[in-house]
Amino acid sequence: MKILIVDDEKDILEFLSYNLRKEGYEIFRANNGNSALKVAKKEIPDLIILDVMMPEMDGIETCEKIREIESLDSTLILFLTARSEEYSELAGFSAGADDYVTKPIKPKLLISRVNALLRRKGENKDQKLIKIEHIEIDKDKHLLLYKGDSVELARKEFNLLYYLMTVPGKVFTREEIIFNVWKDTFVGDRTIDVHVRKIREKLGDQYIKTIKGVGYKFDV
Amino acid sequence: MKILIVDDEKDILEFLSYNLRKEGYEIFRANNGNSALKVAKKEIPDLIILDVMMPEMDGIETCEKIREIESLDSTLILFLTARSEEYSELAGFSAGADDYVTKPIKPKLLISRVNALLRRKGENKDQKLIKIEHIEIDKDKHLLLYKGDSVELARKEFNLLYYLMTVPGKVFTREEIIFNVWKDTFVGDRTIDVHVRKIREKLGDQYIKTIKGVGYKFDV
DNA sequence: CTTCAATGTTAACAAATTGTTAAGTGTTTT
DNA sequence: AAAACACTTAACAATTTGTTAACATTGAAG
Repeated sequence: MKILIVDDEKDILEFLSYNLRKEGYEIFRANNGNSALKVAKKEIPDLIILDVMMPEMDGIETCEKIREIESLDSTLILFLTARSEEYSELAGFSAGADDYVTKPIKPKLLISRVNALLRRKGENKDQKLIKIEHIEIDKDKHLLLYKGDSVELARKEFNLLYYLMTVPGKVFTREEIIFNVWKDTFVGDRTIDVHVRKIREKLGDQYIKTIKGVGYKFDV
Repeated sequence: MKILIVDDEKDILEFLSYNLRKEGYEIFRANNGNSALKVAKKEIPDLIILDVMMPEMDGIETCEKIREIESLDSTLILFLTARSEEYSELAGFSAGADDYVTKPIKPKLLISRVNALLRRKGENKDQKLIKIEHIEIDKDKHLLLYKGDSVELARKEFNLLYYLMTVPGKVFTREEIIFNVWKDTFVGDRTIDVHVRKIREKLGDQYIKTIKGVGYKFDV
């Protein structure tokens, strides 16, 4: 796994290189945004660790530029931010960052975050595309095809349908649905019905079946 | 059911203990990863609630260590994470977590998640698909096939038939049936008869046999 | 072959569950 | 700033399911 570290302070560059190399990663370095872009294009690293505070082009800007490069589509970006720079969390995520770590850097924490990120990257290859009869659903692309035509679903509708399709035929209880699709917000029971109705409107009534007293299932 | 709560903040430990004890769980505590491992090995809890952010050994690491202990094979793990630590969701799952809840902790939500997890753990033991001669019953899919054709049963009918089929040939007394299918609601004796009749209507008379003075059995 | 408690049957009613609409709220796009 | 969209909910309608009462039938003991 290749990691590109970008920071204008030589000490930090040195410190991170040492620690991450010890973990078995192949390390590349850059001390400014422009040089980072060059190296990244050439090496296609798996992860780029970006200092937010840098002269000329800062981390956010560099991140946005990186995200425009197609070949770096699957490259992860981790920000280093001073604790006080609260802005960076949100700005960073919206610029396309995958994680951030605050300075001063605790090596153990950083390494566990890096390991976690890269492990997740390795595992992300699992099935995100389900095809059942005329219906294809692609989670990554947020795309639903019905008989070859694209059908637009809102996010919740999409997630709900996708969840039901993960195990076709299995009845999911309302509890399971809320648990898995709504994660940690409480919503009323009618909310699920409404979303089901909207999916049925767009896809036809026959696919999502109601098992009264039990739940819903996707079935052909 | 035993729950081990692991957090370095005493307040949270106290808060969770109080709330979960109120639900009737037996609570154990640890304030760091190492002590958690010790207690877990000794008590074999059903669920471990782990704070992700802890000094020394963080939640992810602790989780990984727990997963290496064979006696804790069937122990569930739930993570507590700050909302911003987005990495932890996936990293946590890949480390072997079963669920996670974000801080700040809403007690109601946490309790409902804990209850759901533990209930599911209890339920997962029984067999879900039974096939006898021409009759197949699949609890997950809430599906009854008679000679390959789907037969629609209402919830109580389904549960009753499923219950009788768990031990084909065994005569279940009315008392057993009420206890297992109706759980804790009291119903009159005729109620069972009516449901049996409805099943017989849909499946034929020959499968559920009446043993007068004793009860009912499923038999081919 | 009676007798009679246990079980079967039916239909009416009650309860539970889901469907639908519209409206309020918050968010994103134009 | 306005418009469009997404999400949730309340209120009510529609539907299905569950229960019971009332009466009929059954079958084993005597």
